[in-house]
Amino acid sequence: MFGFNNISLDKKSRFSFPAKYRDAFINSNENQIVITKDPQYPALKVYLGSEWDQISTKLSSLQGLDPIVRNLQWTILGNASVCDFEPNGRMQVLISADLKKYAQIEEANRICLIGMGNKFEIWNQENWEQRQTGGSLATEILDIVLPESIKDMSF
Amino acid sequence: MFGFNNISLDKKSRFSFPAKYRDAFINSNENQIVITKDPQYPALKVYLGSEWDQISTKLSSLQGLDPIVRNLQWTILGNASVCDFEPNGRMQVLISADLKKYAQIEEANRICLIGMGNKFEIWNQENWEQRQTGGSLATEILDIVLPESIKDMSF
DNA sequence: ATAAAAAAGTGTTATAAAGTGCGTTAAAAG
DNA sequence: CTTTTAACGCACTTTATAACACTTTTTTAT
Repeated sequence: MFGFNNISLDKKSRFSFPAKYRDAFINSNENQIVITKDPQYPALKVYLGSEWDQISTKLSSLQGLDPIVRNLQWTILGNASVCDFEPNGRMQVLISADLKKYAQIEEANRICLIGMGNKFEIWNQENWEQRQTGGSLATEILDIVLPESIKDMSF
Repeated sequence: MFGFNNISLDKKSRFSFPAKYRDAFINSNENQIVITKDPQYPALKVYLGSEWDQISTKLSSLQGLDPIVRNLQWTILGNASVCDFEPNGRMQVLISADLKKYAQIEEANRICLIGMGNKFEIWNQENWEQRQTGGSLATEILDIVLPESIKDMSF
């Protein structure tokens, strides 16, 4: 599931996945979608239920007394919103107020949904454009030194 | 059970778990919840009864002559509050005055309840926001050198 | 030690806000 | 022109919370 989509949020902050992804969702047999914070950028990550199960299981088993691990657990697990999802229906999902705030899409009713294969990203349009044209964002967190336990994970 | 929740305490310091977690509680067949201190941060940990049984059994069996282990035992075991819990009812839990004080939520009637998979954390809102935006808190204890016996435990 | 008062804890109800479902209209694609 | 898709609007349902009443426990004073 790839590609860029500019889509709208309704008054209750819901959006629908574009119809072109329907077959893929049906084939992967998903009935849950998980939205959470991106740990590096002011953006959201959208995982399929099965993918999320793997990531969350791994991440929550790590040693939480390590501050970097704890931070990742907070960000990724502690902000995850699990949504029921019907591949045969409207494929509609709600974005919570907190997540909207984090991705700076509080005011806007338009978002960018970026298909990255087995996951999606959600961006505020301006942030996305800046990022794509090489500009850097104030809230970026770079140079994280990762502990061994998570070096092999990809979020 | 994941995600961020900003919820209110009533005048008697009770809160209800958000309804979205009801199914998970019912499925895991829990009728007890344990609240205790977080050993590193001014926050509280909330465990399911079954999870608590495992953690407390393991932790209390460790060699208490090691000062770090002893401290963890004091903090986690010595402050645990076991609460009856009805997954089919109001899913309501009382926070004791001691625990409120520890998490600095004495005055407030709002708390942050963070779902971290098989456990929750409870934070004073300001502390949580500081932590999430990179600020550090006075009462933090970092750089704990863990004895072998607990390196594989996650609290 | 006992009774009264205060505090702490439990349970119920009412209401506003948040979330959900679904039909209709508008826009885009074939 | 027909069909599909996206966006919008509205009604309904669920949820969160504040207010209230009642019970139990603890404290205080006699």
